[in-house]
Amino acid sequence: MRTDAQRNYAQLLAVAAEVFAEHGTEASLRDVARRAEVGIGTLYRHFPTRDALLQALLASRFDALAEAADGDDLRTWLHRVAFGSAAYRGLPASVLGALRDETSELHASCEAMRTAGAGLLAASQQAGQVRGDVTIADLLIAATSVGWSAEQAGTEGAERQFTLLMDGLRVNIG
Amino acid sequence: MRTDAQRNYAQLLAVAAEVFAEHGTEASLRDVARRAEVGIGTLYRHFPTRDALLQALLASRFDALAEAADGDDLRTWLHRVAFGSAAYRGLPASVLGALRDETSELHASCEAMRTAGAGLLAASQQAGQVRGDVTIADLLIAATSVGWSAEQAGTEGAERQFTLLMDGLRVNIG
DNA sequence: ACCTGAACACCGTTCAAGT
DNA sequence: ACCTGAACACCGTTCAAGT
Repeated sequence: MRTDAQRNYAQLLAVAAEVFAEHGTEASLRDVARRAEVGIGTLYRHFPTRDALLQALLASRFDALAEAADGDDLRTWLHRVAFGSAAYRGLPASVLGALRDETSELHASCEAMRTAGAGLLAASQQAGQVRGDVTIADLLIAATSVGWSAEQAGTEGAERQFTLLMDGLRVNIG
Repeated sequence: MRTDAQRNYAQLLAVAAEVFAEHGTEASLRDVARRAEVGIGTLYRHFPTRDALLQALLASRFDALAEAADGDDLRTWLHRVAFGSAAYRGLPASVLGALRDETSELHASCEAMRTAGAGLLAASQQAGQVRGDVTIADLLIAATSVGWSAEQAGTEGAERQFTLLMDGLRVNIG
């Protein structure tokens, strides 16, 4: 990659993170290009779709979560997933989307994170702390849901929802 | 209201329900006006904002939920709230928004539905079936969250999340 | 190789002109 | 009273022209 292209790529990514934080994942891409001081065509050359841009931003997030699993307990890790996914308005939907889309370029990062979480879950289940019929998919849906609530209803409500979720995982039914 | 105005109002509402069902709550309002065979200015005259249109659609929904509480048990009613709010993409956010916005013209309908739900909750708590520290606000956040999951991850995952939620309500901790 | 911006087809919203 | 659509300022996306 040419050095100017490299600069533009990095700049676009940094600016996109800012703009999405301000206006959500539906923010104007033209605005991103403007603030990055780059022609709109350059944005499209590097990121052919809005999803491509979002995925580039999500990748590092997933990697960080995969790493964090080594050291967190299940509750701490799920909390990270939930409230981390609420970084931009609309992000929880993208996170869940990436988890479900197997054709995504992100799928490797997704899988790493998912298996890391599955490890924490299995340990908690073996220790008898979490009901046995819950899957990692269940937990990721529940956690991103809490992220959505944080966006919509504020942190307090979402924290209560998270606590309710964690308490609920302890029942032994299934 | 003039009879042509009345016709237009009703037509716009009916078409909006269709278009939102197809394309979500962010669907093109111009498209709504076109399909309703009405000038775009007429749409804006009847519904000055997209939210006004959404609110008109939500009102009957809330009223129906308030009525349904008389006859449902808590689980059935919450299921209705959760999956009913997933009727259009983006609707769970509007439902939660309407519940939180006290200045909304919808607030009367909201309150009616909320108190109806609160009655079901209180009964379940007195019967010892639901933990005592859960509030109706908690349940409405949780239920609309499930609606969001249904949009994002499909019905199966959302149903599992709903079951997990209902099971979790039975723990006696608080 | 890469960058640029004009061009196209849309959109939300307003408001003068009509009946 | 109400309806209409042109007008404005935006947007996403593509692609010929430039370096």
